[in-house]
Amino acid sequence: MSNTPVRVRFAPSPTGPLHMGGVRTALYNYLFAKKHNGTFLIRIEDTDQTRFVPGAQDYIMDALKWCGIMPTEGPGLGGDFGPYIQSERKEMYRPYADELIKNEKAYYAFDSSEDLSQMREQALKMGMPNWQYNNVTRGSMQNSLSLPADEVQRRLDNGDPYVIRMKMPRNVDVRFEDEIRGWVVVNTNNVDDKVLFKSDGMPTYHLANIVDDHLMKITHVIRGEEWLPSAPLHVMLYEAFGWDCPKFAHLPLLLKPDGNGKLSKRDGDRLGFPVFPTDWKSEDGEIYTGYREQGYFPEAFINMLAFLGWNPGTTQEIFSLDELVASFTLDRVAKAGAKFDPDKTKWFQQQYLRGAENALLAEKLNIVLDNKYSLDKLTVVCGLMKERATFIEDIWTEGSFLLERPIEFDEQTVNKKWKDESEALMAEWSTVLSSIDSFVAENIESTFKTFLAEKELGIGAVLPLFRLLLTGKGMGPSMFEISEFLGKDECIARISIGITSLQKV
RNA sequence: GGCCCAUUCGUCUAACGGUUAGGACAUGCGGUUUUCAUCCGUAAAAUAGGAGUUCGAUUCUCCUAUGGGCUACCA
Repeated sequence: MSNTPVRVRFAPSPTGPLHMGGVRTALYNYLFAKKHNGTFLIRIEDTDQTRFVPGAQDYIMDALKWCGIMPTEGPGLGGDFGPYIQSERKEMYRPYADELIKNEKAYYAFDSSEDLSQMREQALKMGMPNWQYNNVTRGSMQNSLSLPADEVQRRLDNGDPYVIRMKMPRNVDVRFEDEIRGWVVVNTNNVDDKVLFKSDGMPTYHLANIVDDHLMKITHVIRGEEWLPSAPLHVMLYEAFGWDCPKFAHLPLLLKPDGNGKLSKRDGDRLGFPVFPTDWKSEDGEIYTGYREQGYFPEAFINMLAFLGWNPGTTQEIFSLDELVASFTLDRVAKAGAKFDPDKTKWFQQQYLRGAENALLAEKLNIVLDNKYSLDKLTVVCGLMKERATFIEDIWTEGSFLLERPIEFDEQTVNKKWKDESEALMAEWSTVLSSIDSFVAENIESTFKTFLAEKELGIGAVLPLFRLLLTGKGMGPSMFEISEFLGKDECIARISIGITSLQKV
């Protein structure tokens, strides 16, 4: 086993947008594959054609691409094990189902869905809330185990609809070692005769997933905890086919930030954070916002996701994708579900914004601003503003004054600081400013200090006024750096314009 | 209801039988800053409960409680 190349798969069904829990599953698969120089592939599980949602597959691929965790095999990507969409593999599954029937591991069942729901209803009335199609009940149902052989043949020849069910043995302990949870044991008495092949000619998830994982030479099945209960069935199927079983790792769930339960798309609307990696427009026109559109960097999103259920065992929290690959191991994945924390997510984003090169931020900002300003200027703006921003947009909403003259002046600051004598003081300061030869922050600052000393005033009595006139705000970055960036002429102009504006108030 | 899985500060988690139970986010309070943010310091904050095993249990076992998942011809 140690010599066989690692191959893992992410197997979403195209029933809608991929939510962040799914992205995390994909991420862990990606990290595990890269860590072991293996292959990460994607397989679309669309065996339930009634739940197909147009656009979902494209959404999934696009989202993974944005996250930077693209598989190397999959639909549209090529690979030696295709096709990678189960509906396109439809013809491959039937022979495997037949094989199980021949080996008496499975059987035909003719009961209709209506028969079954009636059966369950009846059982419920008799105080049995979990009726199952299994070892003890199948004898009284319509199937190739209970019906005479000629009757079975007659029905098959007649084209009666049927499904193929797994013949679960009685009272067998199925055990497997989960990479995260250790040994898991389930008795077959608690597993029903699952449908493997549906009457519409498609396999169910259970059959398709085993056949495909085998054919695609999957070595590790890393998936959500919701699959844990059906893992024993899957183990039984591998045994029934006589195939090697891949290793299993069942990931803890992502929970709502408040209360309990699985994180759902509704929680995002309710609590005001994205649940999806990118925007999704549902068929009825409803829009679910994504992390991308909210302004999160994919690196921050991925970093946050990686830490929801995994940690490196050190105090390092900021990890590039490559660093995650190097550090990731399944044995450091937690067992218990993790409540999603929107605050921590913002913190990760803040860290990445702060750590980014100014020029890079400027490029992103430039796109938002439609190339309206020069990249050089935007680079300085980003450098000045990024310490107090979380998203690129914040840089602009807080720092647009650097490129646009202020139209409004912060009311609170005006009320608090703008006094009768302020106008004269600022006019005087303006004159002093105009006398500075080399208009750089350092000189402006020393000139300012001299000015204060001459006027016998404190910083707090002068600088806020200067800031107000130049930026319209009561807070922000260093005034001396701002002044240098604006340039002498602009500073003097703004002081003059500002004074005029405040006179009217 | 049945089966399975889980349970350390409010949240994410560390501590693979011996620690003053550690870190991060959020929160409170200080310091730095013209201001805001940053940054620095600091405080408060947890082993669900009960039995065992052991010289010693957060750690191992069992029971209870709580939470979650599954219980479809869905994935």
